[in-house]
Parts: sequence; C-alpha cells; structure tokens
Amino acid sequence: MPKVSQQHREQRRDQIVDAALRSFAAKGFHRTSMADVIAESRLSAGAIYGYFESKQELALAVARRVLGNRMSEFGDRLAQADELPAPSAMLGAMMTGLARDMRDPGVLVQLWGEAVTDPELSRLISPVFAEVQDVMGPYLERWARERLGMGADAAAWSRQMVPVFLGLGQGYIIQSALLPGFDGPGYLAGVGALLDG
Amino acid sequence: MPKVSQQHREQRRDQIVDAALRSFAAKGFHRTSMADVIAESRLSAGAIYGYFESKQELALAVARRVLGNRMSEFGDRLAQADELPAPSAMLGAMMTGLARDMRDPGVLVQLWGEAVTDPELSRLISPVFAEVQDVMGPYLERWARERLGMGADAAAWSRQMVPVFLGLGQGYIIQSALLPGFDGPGYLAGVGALLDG
DNA sequence: GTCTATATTTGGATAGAC
DNA sequence: GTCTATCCAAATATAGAC
Repeated sequence: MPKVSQQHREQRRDQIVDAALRSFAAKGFHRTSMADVIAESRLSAGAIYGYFESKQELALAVARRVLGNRMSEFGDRLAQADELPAPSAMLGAMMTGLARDMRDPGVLVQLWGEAVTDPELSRLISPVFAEVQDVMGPYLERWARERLGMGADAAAWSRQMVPVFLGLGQGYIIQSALLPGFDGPGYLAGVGALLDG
Repeated sequence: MPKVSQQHREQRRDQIVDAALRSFAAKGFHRTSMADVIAESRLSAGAIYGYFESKQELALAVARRVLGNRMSEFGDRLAQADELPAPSAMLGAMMTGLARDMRDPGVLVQLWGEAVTDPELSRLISPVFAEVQDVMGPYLERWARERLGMGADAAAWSRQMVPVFLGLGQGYIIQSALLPGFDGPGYLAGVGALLDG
C-alpha cells in the first residue's frame, strides 16, 4: 500500500517540478509567482503546498532536476569506449546532452546567477562542478597520453587544463543562452582547432 | 547655474547607483528591497525616487555601470602597443580590469542570469558581447599573422576563435564567482598553454 | 530636494470545506 | 488529497510637511 502511494506521490512531485521549471524558464525565478506555477501545473495552491513547504523548497527541487547527475553517464561511457573521442566531440556531446535534458540552457545561467547570492543553491552547484572536473581530468590525461604523445607530464597538463575545459563549456552555455545568433557547431570547431591536435 | 546643479545631480545619481550596486552584490537583485538601497545610500525614499522612477530603472542604471565600456580602452591600448601581448596576458588584463572596476565578478554573473528572462537587460548586454568580439577579432588575427606565422587563413582562424576566446573569459568569470578555491593564474596558464603557442 | 509616514499592490502561505 | 477563499507580510511607490 505505501508502495503505490509512494510512487504516485513521486509522480505528482515531478509534475509540479516540471511546471515550475517551465515557469522559471519563461519568466525567471523571482518574476514567477506561486500563482503562475499553480496555473501552469493545472493544480491548486493546496495541492502544491502539500508537496513543497515553500517556494524556496520548490526552487531547490527544480535546481536539483536541472543539475541532475549527467556526469555519471559520461564516466561510464568513457570507461567503455575504446576509441577515445576528441575533446571537441566530448564537449559537443555534453552540450547536446544538456540541451536534451533541459531544453533551455537559460535556466542553468539563471541558476548560476542565483547561486552567487544564495548559499543553499551554491552548496548544490559546487559538487556538480567538482563532479565534472572529476570526470574530465582522467579523460584529458588519457587524451594527452594516447593522442598527444605526452608521458609523465600528461597528469600535470590535464590538471592545468581541466578548469579551462570547464570554462569552454560554461562559455558555450552562456553564449547559447544570451547570443541570438550563436553558432554552436562553429564554437565546437574552434575548440577542436585548439585542443584536438 | 544649470551647470553646477547638473553636476551635483550626476554625483547624487552615482552615489545612489553605488549603494544599489553594493546591495545587489551582497543580497542579489531581487532579494534587495528599496529599503535596503535606501539604508545603504544613507538617503531616503523621497530622495531616491527623485532620481529614479522605479526599481527597474535603478537596476538598469546599475547594469550600465557594471557593463561599462571597458573594451574601448583595450582597443586603444592595443593599437599603440608594438609588442603584441600573448592571448593569455590579454585575457588576464581583461579580467584584472574587470575585478578593479567592479570588485565582484558575481554581479556580472547575476546580470547574465537576469538577462535570460529580461529583454531590456538582454538588449543592454548584447552590444557588449559584440564590442568585445570587435576588439578581440583584429587582435587575434594580428596574433595569428605575426606570431603563429599564418597567412591568408589568419582571418578565418581568428573569426573561428573569437567566440572561443570570449567563452574562456566567461568561464573565468563564472568560476571566480562560484568556485571557492578558484585559481586565476592557474587558469590563465592553462589558456596560455593552449593559445600562446 | 529631502524627509517621514503611509497608501496600495503583490504574492507567499494557510484554513476549512469537500 | 485537493480545492476555494482568504489572511497577512513585504515591499514599491507616493503624499505632504519642512
């Protein structure tokens, strides 16, 4: 009995988080009122407050959904791949994965902006950056060793390169969110010219 | 008579914008109330609304202050320099210039986040990105020609590289705002390893 | 021009019926 | 569990005195 009920409860939560995500993406975090979320979810105030104690808590749930743990899949896929993808292809895959999961890179940029002054959000984001770096580090080291022909200095090189690579991804996201005519493939080609060797 | 009065008026506006900027940097755009700005400026509601019609208008003034036109100085400095600085040094100079002017990279990240859903802010930011690209393009082309020994393809290379270089700057700003232990010089060294040749 | 006090609106959250 | 109706706090903007 608690099993099915529990499952339904999870579905409802998802439904509400979905509606909130759509609203936030369209109007922005703070410009979205609970009334907006209520309308978008086609539920009622009472229903929503049955699942989330406050707007802040709902916002955190949305943030968790957006951040996801997309890096774990990458780690697995990389460990298996015998043909190591080039850095630009790597970045491209991450960006398309992002676009698929959230359909709007803007929400991520909004989250970053919020995190600057919201400690709770900040605590949510830091581990994600760390996770990305944990996946990228070994990949870049392997790339340096196998394709760039580095030896012992591959480790140092990759350590130095990880934040730069992360920055390239962040730049991609910012530009795709804010520059009307952003050329994604062109950006990736530029990254390739720099890194693919 | 209108001269001095006009000048005083400008000073007062600056004083208010300064206070608003400090408040926004500390608490975030939306979490800052007009009462906060009033307290920070050590003025009164009446005074502030004598200079700005609404909070939105004040926010736009803050955005203009933050965005500035910092690129113009770079264009001039570059035109004169006979020793062309390396890309990593270029980026470093831009970032320290930014830090000097606004002391907190977080406000810029906040602005980006806001611009995603605020058309008026977005219209303010787009030309800034364009300006940066207009300055970086010729610089990168010159770098490719003089230091990387490119010929006719220098133009195409720099065109492709401009968004990437912009992205590297954006990544630097995001990370310095959100990653507690961010290593700026390390990041620049990484950029140098990629681009300085 | 600037202050204090306040009007008005918005919006987050709750109460109680069903 | 969900709905409608409502309460109440917060915060923007204004009015009127000085």
